[in-house]
Amino acid sequence: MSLKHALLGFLRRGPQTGYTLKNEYFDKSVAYFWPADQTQIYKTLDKLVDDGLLTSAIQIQSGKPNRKIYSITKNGQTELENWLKEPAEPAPYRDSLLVQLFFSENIEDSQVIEVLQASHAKHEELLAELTSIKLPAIAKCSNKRQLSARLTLEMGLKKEQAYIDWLKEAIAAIKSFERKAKRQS
Amino acid sequence: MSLKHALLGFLRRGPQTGYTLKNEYFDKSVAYFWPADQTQIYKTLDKLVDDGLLTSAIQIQSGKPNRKIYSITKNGQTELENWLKEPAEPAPYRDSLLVQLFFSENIEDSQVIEVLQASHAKHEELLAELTSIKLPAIAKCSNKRQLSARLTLEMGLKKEQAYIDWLKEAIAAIKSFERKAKRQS
DNA sequence: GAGAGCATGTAAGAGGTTACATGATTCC
DNA sequence: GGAATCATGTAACCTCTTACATGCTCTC
Repeated sequence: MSLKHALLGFLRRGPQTGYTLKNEYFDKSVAYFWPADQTQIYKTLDKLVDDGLLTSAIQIQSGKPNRKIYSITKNGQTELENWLKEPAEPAPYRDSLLVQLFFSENIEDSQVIEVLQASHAKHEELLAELTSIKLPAIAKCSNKRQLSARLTLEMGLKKEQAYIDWLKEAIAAIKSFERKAKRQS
Repeated sequence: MSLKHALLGFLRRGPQTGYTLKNEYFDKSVAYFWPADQTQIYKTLDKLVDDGLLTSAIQIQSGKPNRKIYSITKNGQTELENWLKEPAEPAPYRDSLLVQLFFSENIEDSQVIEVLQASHAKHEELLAELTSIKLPAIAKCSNKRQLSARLTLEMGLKKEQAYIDWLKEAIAAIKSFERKAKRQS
């Protein structure tokens, strides 16, 4: 379970609340390769406390809701370190767009292309978002934290670029097949 | 839910049993972009019957267990067609290897590299599997079913290749960072 | 005699999503 | 006056995985 370990990973850097973990940490960095929603983060934090990997303390605030601050325990740190060294299976890949394309034989070409183009637009947006993230280039990273952040971002860029390239190719292939079919009819 | 629609998609081509759907159809084609295990396929087929999108009939066999043959209904066909035309959100991406890399700052380089190399080996295997699938090239496809199968396979190849390229880059970057750090100490 | 293939199923649980609730403060 | 921010939580649900069970036949 990676959510668990991502939480341990962030808390290894210092105590923090669920709210901040979600809005500042997850959504602004790992969300690209491990999105997590609020409910699940809170639930998992509770579980980690139950398991003795975290402790929590309440910080009273006036005017604002109280905060619940989580800290990693010794056990939490060993658990994290062990997990980080474990070779894992490749991530299962699930992409409904490919399912749609795979079974599209009875759908009109124009409609298939519309679906692909909608996806193209969304992936361009994603790519733009990732491109706007400013991190030092690989060769300019001055510590390991920076380097690994850069490398994961690099994967994001590569993946989106490959996806977009493929979408263009697919759209072109369908159009060209359509033209070929028309000539023959 | 794509599993549901993948099942409808296959059954749209003709009646079939859960067993065959799993072993011949899923595992040999869509598994790459929509893996599904046996239990879930059976459960989903049941649900589709409940919802009136499929019907089932039992075929008695001697010597072998009886088979339950599912057929798509009119409602099932419309449901499938509508779904195929619906633009969808980009697939959420979850990759625990990136989580591991992202939080690896306190792990020794050699161990991080081991994890990456293990992943590299697995992805080479995956790529080899996909490469062994024989399908006509894009320009040689003679019908839409072939073309869409080819295009989804093309995505698989592209994705695995990009992943492998990235892994090599990441490994090289970590090694080079390590050398730089040593020179400075 | 062991194991693979055929074929369907139950039960339990992990992981993730959706919808909703609370209540003060700050900003337009 | 309405929306956004801060901050935590409950309940119900969907999807997917793991472990296990049955029982006959065919092949090595």
